Amino acid sequence: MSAISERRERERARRHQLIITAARDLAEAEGWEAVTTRRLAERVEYSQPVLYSHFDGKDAIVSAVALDGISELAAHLRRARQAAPGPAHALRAVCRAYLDFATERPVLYEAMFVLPTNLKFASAETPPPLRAAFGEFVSCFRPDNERRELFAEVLWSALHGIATLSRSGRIPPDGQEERLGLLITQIADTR
Amino acid sequence: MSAISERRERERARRHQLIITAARDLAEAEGWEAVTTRRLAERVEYSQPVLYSHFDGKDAIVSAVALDGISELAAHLRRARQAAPGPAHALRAVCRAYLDFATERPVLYEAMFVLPTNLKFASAETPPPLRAAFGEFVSCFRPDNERRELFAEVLWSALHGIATLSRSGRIPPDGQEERLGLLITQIADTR
DNA sequence: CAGGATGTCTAGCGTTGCTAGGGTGGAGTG
DNA sequence: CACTCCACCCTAGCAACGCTAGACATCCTG
Repeated sequence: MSAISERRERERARRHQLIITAARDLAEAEGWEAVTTRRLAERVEYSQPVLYSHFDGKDAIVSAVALDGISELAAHLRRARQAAPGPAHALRAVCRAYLDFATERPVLYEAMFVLPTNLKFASAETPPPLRAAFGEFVSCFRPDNERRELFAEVLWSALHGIATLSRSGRIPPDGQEERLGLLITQIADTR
Repeated sequence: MSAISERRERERARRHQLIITAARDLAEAEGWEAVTTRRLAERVEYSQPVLYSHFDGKDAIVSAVALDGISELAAHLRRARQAAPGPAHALRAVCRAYLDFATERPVLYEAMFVLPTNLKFASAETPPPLRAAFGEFVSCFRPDNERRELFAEVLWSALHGIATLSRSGRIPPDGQEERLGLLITQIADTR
């Protein structure tokens, strides 16, 4: 492997990331339906086929954006949990952080948890960021709770439902705080 | 209004419903991405523009299917609730019925609560079937519970999250029974 | 029976995701 | 230094998409 091919590999990796961030920027500016391979190619200043030399197709690009987003979410939840004054408050802090994330980055959230992606959840080859994010929910529950994972699944499901139903206007956009409060009180004591 | 124009109106209404059921059948057989205006037109044995004389566009057709589905869901939930041996058991019965519906008719469920539609939820002009379906959740809670609607929103959100996350493989497909059990126990006593 | 309205179809526009095939320029070799 | 070759990228195009304009036929009305 000569220095030249190494340089090319670096440039290629650079362009790979450029495509991902361009897709994300475009989606956050105009929504995922505006992210077409043509517009994306124009943004990165290459022709369409270049995209296909990096990704298997549009879904793979969305998946890459989603994975980045999940990493950010995991870090976001982690910060919230660690900033909480104690384990009892961590549950609420993490839940609020989750809903805030979904509200402030709705398009990113959509890629992560609504659109079809290639990401393998809950399996042997689940990428670390996914594990980390889910792990933050698990960490909200007592270590001696033998059903922590189950609690985490249901908690996550409830938050996801609240986020998506309010985002799509199927439940009123306001009232999130009350829903969060109710959810917490129903779970907190049996944490 | 002559008898002739009445007959035409009947035929037109008949064809209207034919389009809706054809769209639903096609979607349930091959998924919503297979429901194209061309294939749909072929199924109903009319040309594409005919679809547009009945509906404003593809979204409107999906919305019509969704509305039918919500009517069926409301009836399904209602039957489950009334068949329960008492109000205390109604909660579990309705929740199980909801998850069963989502599992057995995933494509219909997708149109109802995932895909973008024209349906107005939670507003003044909300269609009766939507109110009826949501009302079934409200009816699971004690009449003297002043926050019944809030409870219903959170319960629905949790069920919706469980249904969609498991459907898309983001939580394991099995374990639904345990999730349902946990959800019920967290809510039942403060019903 | 002519005239008009109603209804439906053919044809086509602009856009989509994706790909085949040609051309160019730099890397390696004699 | 010249030549070959290969890796890279672009132009051009395919089939399919949602949707629509305009021509054609069919039926009711005066």
